[in-house]
Amino acid sequence: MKSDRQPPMTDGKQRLENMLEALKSRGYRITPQRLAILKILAQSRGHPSVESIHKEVKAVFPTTSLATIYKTLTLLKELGQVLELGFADWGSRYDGNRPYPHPHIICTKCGAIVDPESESMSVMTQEMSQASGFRITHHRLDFFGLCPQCQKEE
Amino acid sequence: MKSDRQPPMTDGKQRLENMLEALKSRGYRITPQRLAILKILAQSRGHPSVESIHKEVKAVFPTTSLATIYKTLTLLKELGQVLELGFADWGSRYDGNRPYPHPHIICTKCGAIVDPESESMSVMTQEMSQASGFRITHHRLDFFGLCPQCQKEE
DNA sequence: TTATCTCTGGATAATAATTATCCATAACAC
DNA sequence: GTGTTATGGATAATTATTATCCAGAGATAA
Repeated sequence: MKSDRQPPMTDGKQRLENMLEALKSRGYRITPQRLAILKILAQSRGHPSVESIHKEVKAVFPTTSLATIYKTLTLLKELGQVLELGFADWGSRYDGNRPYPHPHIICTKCGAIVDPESESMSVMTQEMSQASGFRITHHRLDFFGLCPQCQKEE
Repeated sequence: MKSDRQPPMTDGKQRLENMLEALKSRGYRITPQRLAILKILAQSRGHPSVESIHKEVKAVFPTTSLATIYKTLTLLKELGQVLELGFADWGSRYDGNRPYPHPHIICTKCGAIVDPESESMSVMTQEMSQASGFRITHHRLDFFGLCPQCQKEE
């Protein structure tokens, strides 16, 4: 598990503004550490782990604690500004670009995570809701396999 | 999180036979503890947790260790005889009736998990594979919301 | 600018699900 | 039955995440 490769991208600058606004408007302080974390989340086209965020932030603020990363991520989750991809076996990965449910494709060899385009989920959600009687609030869709790079290296 | 409710059902007896055969044919021993676990998995229309399986088995073999449950589940996973639904926050749940990828609907209040009917995933998998270049091996699709029962109790 | 008050960061301990270890014993082939 | 070896049980270890505690930074108003 090393790197992420990713195709398009939403506007990272805009996302940073949104995140900052979400914090400010609710009275949360914009500290240097938080700002650093927000930037990483807003810019990254990959889906960083807690560890990788921590490493990046420490490059600028060497005393930064892991707890600070967790606290900020928890806060952003509550504000709906980041999507958490929790895995039972490896640690969680985070998506700050598209903080709403959407499909992911995950390479089981290198850990790369990419966001494919898709519109069919809303239709499917409708069907599921009708068939089951559940009031569906969100979903999670992951595809697993080998990315093109790892296929070559086989 | 208390109970599971479930509609149809595959043939539990047949599933038990399949599981037993999978173990025997590869030289694994059929111990009383294993048999008890297999029966629970094959019959349960819900999606039992490690704890609930442990509790059930202990009713018959009081000295059964949690480790035994984990070992057997790991073995069955390797043999493709059980589907593990791992969650990052709560513990894992297991599906012994349909040990292949399929959608689940999960009640975020009571923890019930049901299996809706669905055929559309194979088509979607095709699309994903073509769009991303990944060689997709499996997937995971969860819908979250409130089950009919928990909606009433709101 | 300074005083005040509260939020936040850092260090560390605690938690909880799962996995690893070790050895006596039960399962199965012969 | 007997011998070989996988398995079960008890328990320690692991690992990601959360909780705790307090000094100090950030905001606010005078």
